[in-house]
Amino acid sequence: MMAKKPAELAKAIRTPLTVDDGIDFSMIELFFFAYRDFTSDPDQLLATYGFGRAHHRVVHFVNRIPGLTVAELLDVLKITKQSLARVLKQLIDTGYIVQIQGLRDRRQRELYPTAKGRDLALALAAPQSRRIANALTRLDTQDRETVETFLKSMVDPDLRAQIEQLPGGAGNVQDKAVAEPEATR
Amino acid sequence: MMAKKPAELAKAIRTPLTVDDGIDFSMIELFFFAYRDFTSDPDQLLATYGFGRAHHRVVHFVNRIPGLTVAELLDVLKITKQSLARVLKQLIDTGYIVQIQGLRDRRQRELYPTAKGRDLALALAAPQSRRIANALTRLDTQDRETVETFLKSMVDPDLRAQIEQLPGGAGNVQDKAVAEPEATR
DNA sequence: AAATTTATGTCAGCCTTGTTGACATAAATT
DNA sequence: AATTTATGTCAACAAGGCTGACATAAATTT
Repeated sequence: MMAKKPAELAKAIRTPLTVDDGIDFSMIELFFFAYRDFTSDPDQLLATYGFGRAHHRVVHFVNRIPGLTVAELLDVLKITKQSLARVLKQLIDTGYIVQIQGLRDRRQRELYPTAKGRDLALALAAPQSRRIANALTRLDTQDRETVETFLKSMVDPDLRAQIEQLPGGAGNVQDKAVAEPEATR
Repeated sequence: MMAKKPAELAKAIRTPLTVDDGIDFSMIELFFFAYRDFTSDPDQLLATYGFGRAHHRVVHFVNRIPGLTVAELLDVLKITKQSLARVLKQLIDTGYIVQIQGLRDRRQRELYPTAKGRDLALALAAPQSRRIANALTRLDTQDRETVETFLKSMVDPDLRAQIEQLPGGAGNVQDKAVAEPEATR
């Protein structure tokens, strides 16, 4: 196993990559570890329900945008309908989400949370919100805006539109104008 | 298939969850979308190599901590050795990483990048670093510290130790002092 | 009215990346 | 000499992505 033909050994580099290589490793790693722990609380809770992260995302957005259609949800999540179908079916079968046939277009299925689904969404979001609030206590009030601006700038410009439409959301960082009221019927 | 029994419909909730429910949805969603796009650049690049995110993480940390052992890498990544084995074997077979038998303990396998592995790590990190730099241009210089403090506070306290050990990394946040550039040692 | 497109659902199979359990080997430690 | 440790490996399984193909109902176009 060990026997390596010395001939085929590529030379090992023994010096670490650092910020001197022109890369902001410090921030890259902070972002990686921060997100990993950010997802760990809901992950643990989900496991007790027999659900995974995919279920979390669906429950989250259906609660944030009740009545969105399957196609709209696919667009937010950027996954295929076959992928969505599996978790969505489970959530419907177990009573967390209901589908209602669209009024203006009866082909569409509008997705709504049930009371059970609402409770789950809140339970999943609570520890994440707590973690964020705790991290913000170390900062000045105006620093919250700094963090928001940073995170928002990390998002691809063309995808920022989606975020702005979310209710009571982070709205616009640069111009404080409000998003136009979606006729959520 | 389509036929819905009205009787079995749990009641649909039509109002969205908002910040009024006591949850910081704005930040939760910003963090979600920011991280999603943060990983999208390297993901695309990895696909051209036939690699995935798992390979990225291994290449990253082997380049940041050359000579770390398999056990140490497992501890950083928090995965099982069987999971690691698959991707590590591929990276070794394709010449991105080499193993060298430990000197003080010959059971250990120290992991090092090759020149090829170093190049890959840099290529993967470059777009992420660029994205971060771009996001930071919207902020004052001192705001960088705000963002660092925030991200670091998002990490579980007991896991923060790992971060501090990384070379040229984000030093200590709590003792705000700090981070004196490079005069150290 | 007929043909086509759209929104959704579903079947089948594949891939990556995580998991557990069991077992093997070499080297270090007791 | 016996045990423990670091690593590797085989086998099986699961979640959650993916693609391709096909079905149905409803809307839209011709």
